[in-house]
Amino acid sequence: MFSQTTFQLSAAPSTVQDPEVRALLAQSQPGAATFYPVDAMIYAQGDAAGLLYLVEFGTVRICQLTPDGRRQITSFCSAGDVFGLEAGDEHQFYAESVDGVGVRALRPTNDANFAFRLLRLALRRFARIQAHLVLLGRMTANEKMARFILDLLDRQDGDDVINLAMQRNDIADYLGLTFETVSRVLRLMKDRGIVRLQSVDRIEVLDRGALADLI
Amino acid sequence: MFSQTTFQLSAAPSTVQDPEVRALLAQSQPGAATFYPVDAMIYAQGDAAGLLYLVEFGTVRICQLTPDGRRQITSFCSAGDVFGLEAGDEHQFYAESVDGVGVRALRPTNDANFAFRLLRLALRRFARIQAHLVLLGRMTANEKMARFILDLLDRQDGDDVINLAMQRNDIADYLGLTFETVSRVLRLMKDRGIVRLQSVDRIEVLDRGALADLI
DNA sequence: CGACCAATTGAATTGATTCAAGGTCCGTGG
DNA sequence: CCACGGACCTTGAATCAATTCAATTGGTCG
Repeated sequence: MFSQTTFQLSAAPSTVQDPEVRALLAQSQPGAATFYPVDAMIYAQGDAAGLLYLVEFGTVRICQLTPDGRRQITSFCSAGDVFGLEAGDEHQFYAESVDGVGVRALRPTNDANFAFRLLRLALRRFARIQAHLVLLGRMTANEKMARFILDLLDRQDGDDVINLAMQRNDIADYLGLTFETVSRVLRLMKDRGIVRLQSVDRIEVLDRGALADLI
Repeated sequence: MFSQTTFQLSAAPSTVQDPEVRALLAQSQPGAATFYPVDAMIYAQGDAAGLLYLVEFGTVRICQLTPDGRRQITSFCSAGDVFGLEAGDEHQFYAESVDGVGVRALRPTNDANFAFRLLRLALRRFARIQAHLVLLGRMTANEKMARFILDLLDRQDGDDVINLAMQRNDIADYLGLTFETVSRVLRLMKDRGIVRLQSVDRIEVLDRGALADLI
């Protein structure tokens, strides 16, 4: 339903650092990149699965809903991440763009080598998801937010300023909280001098150690 | 440290129904089965990874700890399940026997076909874990227990009586609750006539519909 | 400027936990 | 065979972390 708002980008080769993903890219038949504006559906629950998607820029959220509409975001994917891998031939989750997102579809080949690479990819993703189980099941709101911010810091190198692509609601649905709680925890961190909120979507981390101590 | 308490079982071929796992078994070099008594360590966090393990009988728990000792059980594996697949060359999680467990180690071959099968296996496991994220992040205690019991029912066919291999504490650490809460929810279900607690480890499900309605 | 959506903040509520006291079950040893 | 001890489970009461509800503020765009 959102597809009319998407359009093709140039098919220029992307610049991916991750050697694992580079190899994957080389062995698949990458299509042209597609642009999705804010909050566009990339694939829905029940859609035919099979394609892989490489994020060129922007952030994608992978979500799941309970019957009564509560949402759990299982992961955020940003530049260089690959998503869309699923067990069956139907997507059990749905993927949406958080901000403006460039995505390149990859068609898996039957190359035997390819399965190895996919397996590696799946296992890495697996490990991340599994770590998220501990966060959801056994961490407090403060710990969840601290972990979230530290993870964002790890993804980008060097800089201590985080540009949040997602809004409070998304963070809440990722961490198993409400958006009010997310807001309150950020305030607590601000009050303790751990972060500075440059703007609503810019967090400057002043004290990584204190963040780590929250966990 | 528990290895002295384990011993080899006969190397008789196991009877696995799942065709996926059967194929995997056929293509690997299955070792002899090993028996682990209650609460034995199968592998620890940091142990060298690489082997796969097929559960012959009994129940295994896959766990992770927070630095301060809170535990999250990421999954229970019972007869026919394969576990031990990991991203790196070190186990990031640890596996223990819940009750008396028979486990057969599989050594993955370099067969190209094997990667496909492993991939399938990883993706199925992936889907299950991802469903667990919703449970941990967005469900109430009642919903969590209802889901847990329904899942146990699905695994066994026909019978409405569940034999719990694990104790309250394990269930709690799997569902992100305390063991007291697990106990209280069971009582609530009993009071509503949804289940009958034949004994501490035998739950008779009287009303599946009511269970489903709790979710 | 006004409208709208997101974010913040406060107050009241609640679901689950923590703490504490019993109860049940089971294996062991007198 | 029964009493005892210990581990697990249940139950109650008090507490608390997070949510819900409600109001306000802030930011953005036409």
